[in-house]
Amino acid sequence: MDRRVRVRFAPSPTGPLHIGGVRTALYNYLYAKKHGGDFLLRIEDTDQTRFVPGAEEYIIESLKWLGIEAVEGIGFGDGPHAPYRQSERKPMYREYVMQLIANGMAYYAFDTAEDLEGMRERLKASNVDAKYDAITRGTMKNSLTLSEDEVTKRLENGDAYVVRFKLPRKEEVKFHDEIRGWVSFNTSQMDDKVLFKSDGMPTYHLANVVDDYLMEITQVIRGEEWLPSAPLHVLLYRAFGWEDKMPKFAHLPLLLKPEGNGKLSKRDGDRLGFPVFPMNWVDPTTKELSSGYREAGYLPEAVINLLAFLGWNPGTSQEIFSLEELAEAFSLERVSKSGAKFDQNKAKWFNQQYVRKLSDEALAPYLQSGLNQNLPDNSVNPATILKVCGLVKEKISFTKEIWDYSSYFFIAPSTYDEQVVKKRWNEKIPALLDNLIENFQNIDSFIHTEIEQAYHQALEKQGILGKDFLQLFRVILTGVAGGPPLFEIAETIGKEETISRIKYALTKLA
RNA sequence: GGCCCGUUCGUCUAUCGGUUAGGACAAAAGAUUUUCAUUCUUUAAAGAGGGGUUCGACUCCCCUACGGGCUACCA
Repeated sequence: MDRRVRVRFAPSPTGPLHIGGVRTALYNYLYAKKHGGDFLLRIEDTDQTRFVPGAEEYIIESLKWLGIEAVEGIGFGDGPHAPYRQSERKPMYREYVMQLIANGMAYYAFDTAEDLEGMRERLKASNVDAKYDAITRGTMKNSLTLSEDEVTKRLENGDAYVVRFKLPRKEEVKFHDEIRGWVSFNTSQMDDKVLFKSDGMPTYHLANVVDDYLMEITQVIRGEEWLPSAPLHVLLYRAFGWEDKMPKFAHLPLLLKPEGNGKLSKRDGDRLGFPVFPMNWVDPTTKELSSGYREAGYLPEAVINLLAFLGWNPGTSQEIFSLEELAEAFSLERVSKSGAKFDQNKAKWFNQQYVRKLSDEALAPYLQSGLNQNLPDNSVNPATILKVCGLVKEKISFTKEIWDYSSYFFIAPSTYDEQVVKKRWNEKIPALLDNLIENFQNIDSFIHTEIEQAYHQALEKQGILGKDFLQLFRVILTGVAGGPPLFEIAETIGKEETISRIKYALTKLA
């Protein structure tokens, strides 16, 4: 039982990676790191009809953006068990199904879609559970009911067939889930699942078991939606005689939508105003855009942190964790059983924590991009950009907000906060502004301490209290009522600009 | 419908039989800050219901209710 820990994240490329999937990937990654094991990425593309171009690339890019790096697998360099795309592993699955058929654990089934529908309707009419199972299989067209000759003939003819798993009629299947404890199912409630489809591809159930075995996976950590099919997988390991190599199972609680209940789904995000995808995604056919955390101004570290806490906690009061710290602290034991609702406020708070930790240099590119979008021909001094970043940093929660909170550093206001103007402007103000202009002209080194001094001198001379004017002054310089320390703003925009803004206000408001 | 899983403040959660049921986000109030934002202090806020087991249950068992997942030749 001291096999090297190997876990995998195995999404299917049917669209953008959902944030719940990202969390599953994260927990797998953390588990591997914690135990000095391997985390691999396997692409489960056995359903060719659901293939979506770009989805695989999206998955890889998302994981890379977040720092959830695999050691083997698609997009991360092949390892000893290549290929890691199930469509490329197609030939080997047939071998394993044949083994099952030879052992009498599986059988050919030739039923058409109409046959199946007929069976289901018949059973439903008599109020019985409609499923292909130990009882109904005797009435269907399969290698259990047809003669050997007939089966051979059909196979040679190239008739369409699937291979179904022959479930024991009534058997309790118990397994230990690392999160939920002992879970048991009875095969009488299950059906003879298709293992091998008529297009020659395996179903998820077969592929997942075969690959996990071949890739020496030791822990299967996946979403709760897989819990009902886990007993089938257990039975498959037994049927193959791989029980001693069977991985442990851990079924993660679901991510729920913030209001009401139910699984968080694609539509929820843009409706509720927060992303459910790591990055923007444009549907290749409908061109519909689904927004992502990256473009919404979230930092990858924050997304990791907030996702980690949706369904897990360290048992201490520490909340801010780097990926490395998470890997150190993580354990399946501390994963909760019940679903977690996504909390937008908490997500915002997490991001804010990380934005504040950012250096001015790290924040600068975000401001620069806002600058490029709004002032295409700008050539703002890098030192100024850094200075603005430093001043505005604690005001914002998302990187993309930085432009909105700092545009006035680069664009003089043309309108003013009306409430402040209405409350604070009076006939004494123009004289004060003239006085300010005069005082500012005389400052040699235009730094905030000097500016403040000159400011107070003017106020004193005009007999106006600082309290009554400062916010108006802020509005005159920036147009808005809130922001970083005002005299530092003046310093940053410089003497000429400061004076010019005062003059403009004089013409506009007097 | 059937099967399975779940249920502690609005939200994420702590508690692994004995606690004034703790923390965080959000909310409210106050203080600081020229403003906004910070920061600090404080307040309000929870064991779904009913039975057991036990000297003692949020914690263990059963039932009910509610929520969720699954029920395809999808993953």
